[in-house]
Amino acid sequence: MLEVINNITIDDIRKNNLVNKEVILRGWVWNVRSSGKIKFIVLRDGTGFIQLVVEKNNVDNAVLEIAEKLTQESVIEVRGIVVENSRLKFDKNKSNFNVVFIGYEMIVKDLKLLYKTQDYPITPKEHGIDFLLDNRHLWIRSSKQFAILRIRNTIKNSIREFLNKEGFIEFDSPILTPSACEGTTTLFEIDYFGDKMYLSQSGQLYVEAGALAFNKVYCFGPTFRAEKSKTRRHLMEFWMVEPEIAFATLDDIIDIAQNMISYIVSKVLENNLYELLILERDISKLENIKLPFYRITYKEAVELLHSKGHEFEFGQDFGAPEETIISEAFDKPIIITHYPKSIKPFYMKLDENREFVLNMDILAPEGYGEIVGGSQREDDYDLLLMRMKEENIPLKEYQWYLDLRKYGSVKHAGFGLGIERTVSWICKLDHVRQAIPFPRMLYRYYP
RNA sequence: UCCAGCGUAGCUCAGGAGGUAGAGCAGGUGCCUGUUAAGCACCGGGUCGCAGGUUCGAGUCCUGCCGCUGGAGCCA
Repeated sequence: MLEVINNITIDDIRKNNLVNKEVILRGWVWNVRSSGKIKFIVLRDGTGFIQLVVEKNNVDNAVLEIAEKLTQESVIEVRGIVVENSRLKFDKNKSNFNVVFIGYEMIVKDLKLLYKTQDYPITPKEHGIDFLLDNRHLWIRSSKQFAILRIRNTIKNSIREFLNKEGFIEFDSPILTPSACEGTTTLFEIDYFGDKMYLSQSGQLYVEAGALAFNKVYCFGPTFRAEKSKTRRHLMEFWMVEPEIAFATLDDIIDIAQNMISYIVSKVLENNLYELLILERDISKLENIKLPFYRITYKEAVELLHSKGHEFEFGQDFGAPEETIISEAFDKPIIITHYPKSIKPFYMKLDENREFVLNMDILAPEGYGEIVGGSQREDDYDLLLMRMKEENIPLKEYQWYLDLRKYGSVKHAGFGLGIERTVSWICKLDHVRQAIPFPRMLYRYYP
Protein backbone atom coordinates (compact mmCIF):
# COMPACT_ATOMS: atom_id res chain seq x y z
CA MET A 1 0.00 0.00 0.00
CA LEU A 2 1.43 3.32 -1.12
CA GLU A 3 1.84 5.98 1.55
CA VAL A 4 0.10 9.27 0.71
CA ILE A 5 2.15 12.35 1.55
CA ASN A 6 -0.04 15.13 2.83
CA ASN A 7 0.84 18.71 3.78
CA ILE A 8 3.08 19.20 0.84
CA THR A 9 3.71 22.10 -1.54
CA ILE A 10 4.76 22.37 -5.16
CA ASP A 11 8.04 23.79 -3.89
CA ASP A 12 8.63 20.49 -2.04
CA ILE A 13 8.10 18.55 -5.27
CA ARG A 14 10.57 20.80 -7.06
CA LYS A 15 13.22 20.53 -4.35
CA ASN A 16 12.87 16.91 -3.23
CA ASN A 17 12.63 13.90 -5.41
CA LEU A 18 9.02 12.79 -5.07
CA VAL A 19 8.67 10.94 -8.37
CA ASN A 20 6.24 8.03 -8.13
CA LYS A 21 5.08 9.21 -4.71
CA GLU A 22 1.41 9.76 -4.06
CA VAL A 23 0.81 13.25 -2.67
CA ILE A 24 -2.00 15.64 -1.78
CA LEU A 25 -1.81 19.26 -2.94
CA ARG A 26 -4.10 22.18 -2.23
CA GLY A 27 -4.22 25.26 -4.36
CA TRP A 28 -5.90 27.47 -6.91
CA VAL A 29 -6.72 26.58 -10.50
CA TRP A 30 -4.54 28.60 -12.83
CA ASN A 31 -5.77 27.38 -16.17
CA VAL A 32 -7.65 24.42 -17.62
CA ARG A 33 -7.17 22.86 -21.02
CA SER A 34 -8.86 19.76 -22.26
CA SER A 35 -8.71 17.47 -25.18
CA GLY A 36 -11.62 15.11 -25.10
CA LYS A 37 -11.22 12.68 -22.29
CA ILE A 38 -7.95 14.09 -20.98
CA LYS A 39 -7.78 17.33 -19.04
CA PHE A 40 -4.82 19.45 -18.05
CA ILE A 41 -5.12 21.66 -15.02
CA VAL A 42 -2.38 24.06 -14.04
CA LEU A 43 -2.38 24.42 -10.29
CA ARG A 44 -0.69 27.13 -8.26
CA ASP A 45 -0.33 26.85 -4.52
CA GLY A 46 1.69 29.96 -3.76
CA THR A 47 5.01 28.14 -3.92
CA GLY A 48 4.94 27.25 -7.60
CA PHE A 49 3.00 25.91 -10.54
CA ILE A 50 2.41 22.30 -11.58
CA GLN A 51 0.36 20.60 -14.26
CA LEU A 52 -2.27 18.08 -13.18
CA VAL A 53 -3.45 15.43 -15.63
CA VAL A 54 -6.97 14.03 -15.36
CA GLU A 55 -7.57 11.01 -17.58
CA LYS A 56 -11.06 9.61 -18.03
CA ASN A 57 -10.03 6.00 -17.57
CA ASN A 58 -8.09 6.80 -14.41
CA VAL A 59 -10.70 8.51 -12.26
CA ASP A 60 -14.31 8.22 -11.12
CA ASN A 61 -17.00 10.00 -13.10
CA ALA A 62 -17.53 12.34 -10.14
CA VAL A 63 -13.93 13.52 -10.40
CA LEU A 64 -14.26 14.02 -14.13
CA GLU A 65 -17.38 16.10 -13.60
CA ILE A 66 -15.57 18.35 -11.15
CA ALA A 67 -12.63 18.68 -13.53
CA GLU A 68 -14.93 19.66 -16.37
CA LYS A 69 -16.42 22.55 -14.44
CA LEU A 70 -13.27 24.06 -12.98
CA THR A 71 -12.83 27.78 -13.41
CA GLN A 72 -9.82 30.00 -12.98
CA GLU A 73 -8.88 30.55 -9.29
CA SER A 74 -11.24 27.88 -7.99
CA VAL A 75 -9.74 26.10 -4.98
CA ILE A 76 -9.13 22.37 -5.13
CA GLU A 77 -7.55 19.59 -3.15
CA VAL A 78 -5.99 16.99 -5.36
CA ARG A 79 -4.46 13.56 -4.76
CA GLY A 80 -2.23 11.88 -7.30
CA ILE A 81 1.11 10.44 -8.37
CA VAL A 82 4.04 12.68 -9.21
CA VAL A 83 5.67 11.73 -12.50
CA GLU A 84 8.51 13.12 -14.50
CA ASN A 85 7.59 14.67 -17.82
CA SER A 86 10.20 15.87 -20.23
CA ARG A 87 7.54 17.48 -22.43
CA LEU A 88 7.12 20.12 -19.76
CA LYS A 89 10.61 21.58 -20.08
CA PHE A 90 10.52 25.33 -20.45
CA ASP A 91 10.64 26.52 -24.04
CA LYS A 92 11.43 30.18 -24.53
CA ASN A 93 9.96 30.26 -28.00
CA LYS A 94 6.64 28.89 -26.86
CA SER A 95 5.00 31.20 -24.43
CA ASN A 96 3.92 29.15 -21.46
CA PHE A 97 1.62 31.85 -20.16
CA ASN A 98 4.79 32.81 -18.34
CA VAL A 99 4.57 29.70 -16.21
CA VAL A 100 7.65 27.62 -15.86
CA PHE A 101 6.72 24.03 -15.38
CA ILE A 102 9.07 22.14 -13.17
CA GLY A 103 9.71 18.96 -15.12
CA TYR A 104 7.08 17.11 -13.13
CA GLU A 105 3.35 16.70 -13.40
CA MET A 106 0.75 14.89 -11.37
CA ILE A 107 -1.52 12.09 -12.54
CA VAL A 108 -4.72 12.79 -10.66
CA LYS A 109 -6.53 10.10 -8.70
CA ASP A 110 -8.93 12.20 -6.69
CA LEU A 111 -10.11 15.78 -6.82
CA LYS A 112 -12.17 17.87 -4.39
CA LEU A 113 -13.62 21.28 -5.13
CA LEU A 114 -13.16 23.47 -2.05
CA TYR A 115 -14.31 26.78 -3.54
CA LYS A 116 -15.80 27.64 -6.88
CA THR A 117 -14.60 31.00 -8.22
CA GLN A 118 -16.57 32.81 -10.86
CA ASP A 119 -15.57 35.58 -13.26
CA TYR A 120 -11.99 36.01 -12.09
CA PRO A 121 -11.03 39.34 -13.64
CA ILE A 122 -7.42 38.63 -14.63
CA THR A 123 -7.65 36.28 -17.58
CA PRO A 124 -4.91 34.51 -19.54
CA LYS A 125 -4.66 37.41 -21.93
CA GLU A 126 -2.96 40.77 -22.09
CA HIS A 127 -4.05 43.42 -19.64
CA GLY A 128 -3.31 47.11 -19.38
CA ILE A 129 -1.30 48.48 -16.49
CA ASP A 130 -4.20 50.60 -15.22
CA PHE A 131 -6.43 47.55 -14.88
CA LEU A 132 -3.69 45.45 -13.32
CA LEU A 133 -2.87 48.11 -10.73
CA ASP A 134 -6.54 48.45 -9.79
CA ASN A 135 -6.48 44.69 -9.30
CA ARG A 136 -3.12 44.54 -7.56
CA HIS A 137 -4.62 42.40 -4.78
CA LEU A 138 -5.23 39.72 -7.42
CA TRP A 139 -2.38 40.56 -9.78
CA ILE A 140 0.12 39.37 -7.15
CA ARG A 141 -1.14 35.84 -7.89
CA SER A 142 0.24 36.04 -11.44
CA SER A 143 3.43 34.23 -12.27
CA LYS A 144 5.68 37.21 -12.88
CA GLN A 145 4.52 39.02 -9.77
CA PHE A 146 4.97 35.78 -7.86
CA ALA A 147 8.55 35.58 -9.10
CA ILE A 148 9.36 39.23 -8.40
CA LEU A 149 8.02 39.23 -4.86
CA ARG A 150 9.80 35.99 -4.01
CA ILE A 151 13.05 37.53 -5.24
CA ARG A 152 12.28 40.61 -3.13
CA ASN A 153 12.04 38.31 -0.14
CA THR A 154 15.45 36.77 -0.92
CA ILE A 155 16.95 40.24 -1.29
CA LYS A 156 15.62 41.41 2.08
CA ASN A 157 16.76 38.22 3.81
CA SER A 158 20.21 38.37 2.23
CA ILE A 159 20.67 41.97 3.38
CA ARG A 160 19.90 41.03 6.98
CA GLU A 161 22.12 37.94 6.74
CA PHE A 162 24.99 39.97 5.36
CA LEU A 163 24.76 42.74 7.96
CA ASN A 164 24.40 40.26 10.80
CA LYS A 165 27.55 38.47 9.65
CA GLU A 166 29.36 41.81 9.54
CA GLY A 167 28.43 42.47 13.17
CA PHE A 168 25.68 45.03 12.67
CA ILE A 169 22.68 45.32 14.94
CA GLU A 170 19.30 46.38 13.61
CA PHE A 171 18.51 49.76 15.12
CA ASP A 172 14.99 50.95 14.38
CA SER A 173 14.68 54.58 13.42
CA PRO A 174 11.30 56.24 14.02
CA ILE A 175 8.77 56.60 11.23
CA LEU A 176 7.12 59.66 12.81
CA THR A 177 9.68 62.43 13.00
CA PRO A 178 9.42 66.00 14.26
CA SER A 179 11.52 67.48 11.45
CA ALA A 180 12.96 66.86 8.03
CA CYS A 181 16.02 64.66 7.72
CA GLU A 182 16.87 66.15 4.37
CA GLY A 183 15.66 69.71 4.17
CA THR A 184 15.16 69.76 0.44
CA THR A 185 12.53 67.11 -0.21
CA THR A 186 8.87 67.31 0.62
CA LEU A 187 7.35 65.46 3.54
CA PHE A 188 4.01 63.93 4.38
CA GLU A 189 2.60 65.94 7.24
CA ILE A 190 0.75 64.32 10.12
CA ASP A 191 -1.39 65.92 12.80
CA TYR A 192 0.13 64.71 16.05
CA PHE A 193 -2.32 65.83 18.75
CA GLY A 194 -2.15 69.36 17.44
CA ASP A 195 1.56 69.35 16.62
CA LYS A 196 3.04 68.82 13.18
CA MET A 197 4.90 65.59 12.59
CA TYR A 198 6.18 64.04 9.41
CA LEU A 199 6.57 60.57 7.96
CA SER A 200 10.26 59.76 7.85
CA GLN A 201 12.03 60.16 4.54
CA SER A 202 15.23 58.62 5.88
CA GLY A 203 16.37 57.04 9.12
CA GLN A 204 19.87 58.33 8.59
CA LEU A 205 20.17 61.00 11.27
CA TYR A 206 18.85 58.54 13.85
CA VAL A 207 21.16 55.72 12.82
CA GLU A 208 24.04 58.16 13.24
CA ALA A 209 23.04 58.41 16.89
CA GLY A 210 22.80 54.62 16.88
CA ALA A 211 26.28 54.18 15.44
CA LEU A 212 27.79 56.26 18.24
CA ALA A 213 25.98 54.05 20.73
CA PHE A 214 26.36 50.60 19.10
CA ASN A 215 29.18 51.02 16.56
CA LYS A 216 27.63 49.21 13.56
CA VAL A 217 23.90 49.63 13.09
CA TYR A 218 21.31 49.62 10.35
CA CYS A 219 17.67 50.51 10.01
CA PHE A 220 15.43 48.74 7.55
CA GLY A 221 11.93 49.84 6.77
CA PRO A 222 9.61 51.99 4.73
CA THR A 223 10.32 55.65 4.07
CA PHE A 224 8.04 58.28 2.62
CA ARG A 225 8.54 61.11 0.21
CA ALA A 226 5.83 63.49 -0.89
CA GLU A 227 7.64 64.38 -4.09
CA LYS A 228 5.34 64.86 -7.02
CA SER A 229 7.48 62.63 -9.14
CA LYS A 230 5.99 60.38 -11.73
CA THR A 231 8.65 58.14 -13.15
CA ARG A 232 9.53 54.46 -13.37
CA ARG A 233 11.98 54.91 -10.50
CA HIS A 234 9.79 56.57 -7.89
CA LEU A 235 7.32 55.53 -5.24
CA MET A 236 5.89 57.66 -2.46
CA GLU A 237 6.49 54.80 -0.02
CA PHE A 238 9.60 52.73 -0.51
CA TRP A 239 11.86 50.50 1.55
CA MET A 240 15.41 51.35 2.38
CA VAL A 241 18.18 49.74 4.38
CA GLU A 242 20.56 52.24 5.95
CA PRO A 243 23.76 50.96 7.55
CA GLU A 244 25.83 53.43 9.60
CA ILE A 245 29.28 52.72 11.05
CA ALA A 246 31.33 54.50 13.70
CA PHE A 247 35.01 55.15 12.93
CA ALA A 248 34.32 54.46 9.24
CA THR A 249 35.47 56.49 6.25
CA LEU A 250 34.08 56.81 2.75
CA ASP A 251 36.32 53.96 1.58
CA ASP A 252 35.04 51.70 4.35
CA ILE A 253 31.38 52.09 3.42
CA ILE A 254 32.15 51.68 -0.27
CA ASP A 255 33.59 48.29 0.66
CA ILE A 256 30.58 47.34 2.75
CA ALA A 257 28.14 48.50 0.09
CA GLN A 258 29.72 46.64 -2.81
CA ASN A 259 30.19 43.51 -0.74
CA MET A 260 26.53 43.68 0.23
CA ILE A 261 25.32 44.12 -3.35
CA SER A 262 27.50 41.27 -4.53
CA TYR A 263 26.15 39.10 -1.68
CA ILE A 264 22.55 39.95 -2.58
CA VAL A 265 23.07 38.96 -6.23
CA SER A 266 24.80 35.70 -5.29
CA LYS A 267 21.93 34.77 -2.95
CA VAL A 268 19.32 35.46 -5.63
CA LEU A 269 21.28 33.29 -8.07
CA GLU A 270 21.50 30.58 -5.42
CA ASN A 271 17.83 30.59 -4.40
CA ASN A 272 15.78 31.98 -7.28
CA LEU A 273 16.78 30.40 -10.58
CA TYR A 274 13.18 29.24 -11.04
CA GLU A 275 11.89 32.78 -10.52
CA LEU A 276 14.54 34.29 -12.80
CA LEU A 277 13.48 31.82 -15.48
CA ILE A 278 9.84 32.89 -15.11
CA LEU A 279 11.01 36.48 -15.58
CA GLU A 280 13.16 35.45 -18.57
CA ARG A 281 16.06 37.25 -16.94
CA ASP A 282 19.46 37.02 -18.63
CA ILE A 283 21.29 35.27 -15.81
CA SER A 284 24.77 35.85 -17.26
CA LYS A 285 24.29 39.57 -16.59
CA LEU A 286 23.83 38.78 -12.90
CA GLU A 287 26.63 36.22 -12.79
CA ASN A 288 28.92 38.98 -13.99
CA ILE A 289 28.33 41.06 -10.85
CA LYS A 290 31.73 40.31 -9.28
CA LEU A 291 33.93 42.45 -7.05
CA PRO A 292 35.37 44.97 -7.32
CA PHE A 293 32.89 47.34 -8.95
CA TYR A 294 33.99 50.29 -11.06
CA ARG A 295 34.81 53.47 -9.21
CA ILE A 296 35.08 56.97 -10.67
CA THR A 297 34.75 60.51 -9.35
CA TYR A 298 32.03 62.97 -10.25
CA LYS A 299 34.63 64.83 -12.33
CA GLU A 300 35.44 61.67 -14.31
CA ALA A 301 31.74 60.93 -14.77
CA VAL A 302 31.23 64.38 -16.27
CA GLU A 303 34.19 63.77 -18.60
CA LEU A 304 32.62 60.46 -19.59
CA LEU A 305 29.35 62.23 -20.46
CA HIS A 306 31.24 64.78 -22.54
CA SER A 307 33.20 62.04 -24.33
CA LYS A 308 29.85 60.45 -25.26
CA GLY A 309 28.79 63.73 -26.82
CA HIS A 310 26.29 64.50 -24.05
CA GLU A 311 25.93 68.15 -23.09
CA PHE A 312 26.25 68.57 -19.36
CA GLU A 313 27.24 71.50 -17.18
CA PHE A 314 29.84 70.75 -14.50
CA GLY A 315 28.34 71.28 -11.05
CA GLN A 316 24.82 70.07 -11.88
CA ASP A 317 23.35 66.90 -10.44
CA PHE A 318 22.87 63.90 -12.69
CA GLY A 319 19.32 63.39 -13.91
CA ALA A 320 17.74 60.25 -15.30
CA PRO A 321 19.30 60.62 -18.78
CA GLU A 322 22.80 61.08 -17.34
CA GLU A 323 22.45 58.13 -14.97
CA THR A 324 21.27 55.98 -17.83
CA ILE A 325 24.17 56.94 -20.08
CA ILE A 326 26.70 56.31 -17.32
CA SER A 327 25.23 53.04 -16.12
CA GLU A 328 24.87 51.68 -19.66
CA ALA A 329 28.59 52.27 -20.20
CA PHE A 330 29.45 49.63 -17.58
CA ASP A 331 28.66 45.96 -17.17
CA LYS A 332 28.89 46.08 -13.38
CA PRO A 333 27.67 48.56 -10.79
CA ILE A 334 29.53 51.85 -10.92
CA ILE A 335 30.49 53.87 -7.85
CA ILE A 336 30.66 57.65 -8.31
CA THR A 337 32.34 59.68 -5.56
CA HIS A 338 33.12 63.31 -4.66
CA TYR A 339 30.12 65.32 -5.88
CA PRO A 340 30.15 69.13 -5.64
CA LYS A 341 28.94 70.19 -2.19
CA SER A 342 26.31 72.52 -3.63
CA ILE A 343 24.14 69.65 -4.85
CA LYS A 344 24.43 67.49 -1.73
CA PRO A 345 22.93 67.81 1.77
CA PHE A 346 24.55 69.55 4.75
CA TYR A 347 25.56 66.47 6.72
CA MET A 348 28.07 65.17 4.19
CA LYS A 349 31.73 65.66 5.11
CA LEU A 350 33.70 68.06 2.94
CA ASP A 351 37.00 67.07 1.35
CA GLU A 352 40.23 69.05 2.05
CA ASN A 353 39.55 71.93 -0.31
CA ARG A 354 35.91 72.14 0.82
CA GLU A 355 34.62 72.05 -2.73
CA PHE A 356 33.46 68.45 -2.95
CA VAL A 357 31.90 66.07 -0.44
CA LEU A 358 33.04 62.60 0.64
CA ASN A 359 30.04 60.86 -0.81
CA MET A 360 29.27 58.02 -3.15
CA ASP A 361 26.37 56.93 -5.30
CA ILE A 362 26.20 53.47 -6.76
CA LEU A 363 24.49 53.07 -10.11
CA ALA A 364 23.21 49.67 -11.14
CA PRO A 365 24.17 48.53 -14.65
CA GLU A 366 21.89 48.03 -17.68
CA GLY A 367 20.63 51.59 -17.39
CA TYR A 368 19.02 51.16 -13.97
CA GLY A 369 20.73 54.11 -12.29
CA GLU A 370 21.11 54.97 -8.65
CA ILE A 371 20.41 52.28 -6.07
CA VAL A 372 22.74 53.47 -3.28
CA GLY A 373 23.56 56.88 -1.87
CA GLY A 374 25.96 57.36 1.02
CA SER A 375 28.66 59.49 2.54
CA GLN A 376 31.09 60.07 5.31
CA ARG A 377 29.31 62.42 7.72
CA GLU A 378 30.54 65.77 8.93
CA ASP A 379 31.84 65.03 12.43
CA ASP A 380 33.23 68.47 13.28
CA TYR A 381 30.83 70.59 15.31
CA ASP A 382 31.85 73.95 13.85
CA LEU A 383 31.94 72.81 10.25
CA LEU A 384 28.54 71.15 10.56
CA LEU A 385 27.10 74.26 12.19
CA MET A 386 28.50 76.37 9.38
CA ARG A 387 26.96 74.11 6.72
CA MET A 388 23.59 74.11 8.49
CA LYS A 389 23.58 77.90 8.63
CA GLU A 390 24.53 78.09 4.96
CA GLU A 391 21.55 75.94 4.05
CA ASN A 392 19.13 77.59 6.49
CA ILE A 393 18.53 74.44 8.50
CA PRO A 394 16.51 75.23 11.65
CA LEU A 395 19.15 74.72 14.35
CA LYS A 396 16.71 74.32 17.21
CA GLU A 397 15.13 71.17 15.76
CA TYR A 398 18.52 69.65 15.07
CA GLN A 399 20.16 70.38 18.42
CA TRP A 400 20.16 66.68 19.24
CA TYR A 401 21.96 66.00 15.98
CA LEU A 402 24.58 68.65 16.75
CA ASP A 403 24.96 67.07 20.21
CA LEU A 404 26.39 63.99 18.50
CA ARG A 405 29.36 66.21 17.48
CA LYS A 406 29.65 67.57 21.00
CA TYR A 407 29.88 64.41 23.07
CA GLY A 408 32.49 61.97 21.79
CA SER A 409 32.32 62.76 18.09
CA VAL A 410 34.11 60.33 15.78
CA LYS A 411 34.33 60.05 12.06
CA HIS A 412 31.50 57.89 10.77
CA ALA A 413 29.85 57.00 7.51
CA GLY A 414 26.84 55.23 6.13
CA PHE A 415 24.65 54.68 3.12
CA GLY A 416 21.12 53.84 2.05
CA LEU A 417 20.13 51.17 -0.43
CA GLY A 418 16.71 51.36 -2.08
CA ILE A 419 15.01 47.97 -2.06
CA GLU A 420 12.56 48.49 -4.91
CA ARG A 421 15.24 49.81 -7.25
CA THR A 422 17.44 46.86 -6.40
CA VAL A 423 14.59 44.41 -7.01
CA SER A 424 13.78 46.25 -10.21
CA TRP A 425 17.34 45.91 -11.50
CA ILE A 426 17.83 42.27 -10.50
CA CYS A 427 14.47 41.30 -12.03
CA LYS A 428 14.96 43.68 -14.95
CA LEU A 429 11.58 45.35 -14.44
CA ASP A 430 10.39 48.33 -16.42
CA HIS A 431 8.94 50.04 -13.34
CA VAL A 432 9.50 49.93 -9.56
CA ARG A 433 5.75 49.63 -8.96
CA GLN A 434 6.05 45.88 -9.55
CA ALA A 435 8.82 45.54 -6.98
CA ILE A 436 6.58 46.06 -3.91
CA PRO A 437 3.29 44.31 -3.05
CA PHE A 438 1.14 47.44 -2.90
CA PRO A 439 2.83 50.42 -4.54
CA ARG A 440 2.04 53.94 -3.40
CA MET A 441 2.31 56.30 -6.34
CA LEU A 442 1.39 59.84 -7.18
CA TYR A 443 -2.45 59.86 -7.27
CA ARG A 444 -2.63 56.07 -7.10
CA TYR A 445 -2.98 54.31 -3.79
CA TYR A 446 -5.78 51.76 -4.26
CA PRO A 447 -5.90 49.00 -3.17
C1' U B 1 3.83 70.73 -11.76
C1' C B 2 5.16 70.76 -17.19
C1' C B 3 5.13 68.21 -22.21
C1' A B 4 2.98 64.24 -25.27
C1' G B 5 -0.60 60.41 -26.08
C1' C B 6 -4.95 57.52 -24.93
C1' G B 7 -10.32 56.65 -22.76
C1' U B 8 -15.39 51.75 -27.51
C1' A B 9 -18.14 44.59 -24.34
C1' G B 10 -15.47 41.86 -17.92
C1' C B 11 -10.22 42.29 -20.48
C1' U B 12 -6.99 43.66 -24.98
C1' C B 13 -8.17 46.32 -29.13
C1' A B 14 -10.42 47.50 -34.32
C1' G B 15 -13.96 51.11 -36.43
C1' G B 16 -12.40 56.32 -37.18
C1' A B 17 -13.78 60.42 -45.39
C1' G B 18 -20.28 61.91 -39.64
C1' G B 19 -25.79 57.60 -41.25
C1' U B 20 -27.09 54.96 -34.18
C1' A B 21 -21.16 49.15 -33.28
C1' G B 22 -17.08 44.51 -34.32
C1' A B 23 -12.86 40.72 -33.32
C1' G B 24 -9.97 37.82 -29.96
C1' C B 25 -9.82 36.32 -24.93
C1' A B 26 -12.91 35.55 -20.57
C1' G B 27 -18.28 33.39 -19.47
C1' G B 28 -22.13 29.50 -21.34
C1' U B 29 -23.28 24.87 -24.45
C1' G B 30 -21.22 20.90 -27.39
C1' C B 31 -16.83 17.95 -29.99
C1' C B 32 -11.81 15.91 -29.50
C1' U B 33 -6.87 11.01 -24.64
C1' G B 34 -0.97 14.99 -24.55
C1' U B 35 -2.66 19.99 -24.17
C1' U B 36 0.80 23.90 -22.68
C1' A B 37 -2.04 31.86 -23.31
C1' A B 38 -4.55 24.39 -27.03
C1' G B 39 -8.17 23.91 -31.15
C1' C B 40 -13.18 23.79 -33.60
C1' A B 41 -18.68 25.07 -33.71
C1' C B 42 -22.65 27.82 -31.65
C1' C B 43 -24.76 31.42 -27.75
C1' G B 44 -25.24 35.66 -24.40
C1' G B 45 -22.81 40.39 -23.57
C1' G B 46 -22.26 47.75 -25.04
C1' U B 47 -25.86 54.96 -21.61
C1' C B 48 -18.57 54.18 -27.49
C1' G B 49 -15.13 58.49 -20.04
C1' C B 50 -18.52 62.92 -18.53
C1' A B 51 -20.86 67.66 -19.92
C1' G B 52 -21.94 71.03 -23.63
C1' G B 53 -21.73 72.55 -28.93
C1' U B 54 -21.97 72.05 -34.62
C1' U B 55 -25.44 68.96 -37.64
C1' C B 56 -31.53 66.38 -40.19
C1' G B 57 -28.14 62.89 -37.75
C1' A B 58 -21.97 62.41 -33.48
C1' G B 59 -18.33 56.53 -31.22
C1' U B 60 -16.51 59.62 -35.38
C1' C B 61 -15.94 66.97 -35.79
C1' C B 62 -15.28 71.29 -31.89
C1' U B 63 -14.83 73.12 -26.55
C1' G B 64 -14.36 72.17 -21.41
C1' C B 65 -13.75 68.72 -17.51
C1' C B 66 -12.35 63.98 -15.40
C1' G B 67 -9.36 59.57 -15.52
C1' C B 68 -5.10 56.93 -17.12
C1' U B 69 -0.32 56.06 -19.55
C1' G B 70 4.63 57.61 -21.20
C1' G B 71 8.48 61.26 -20.51
C1' A B 72 10.81 65.58 -17.69
C1' G B 73 12.25 67.83 -12.89
C1' C B 74 13.51 65.70 -7.78
C1' C B 75 15.58 61.49 -5.78
C1' A B 76 16.63 55.67 -3.38
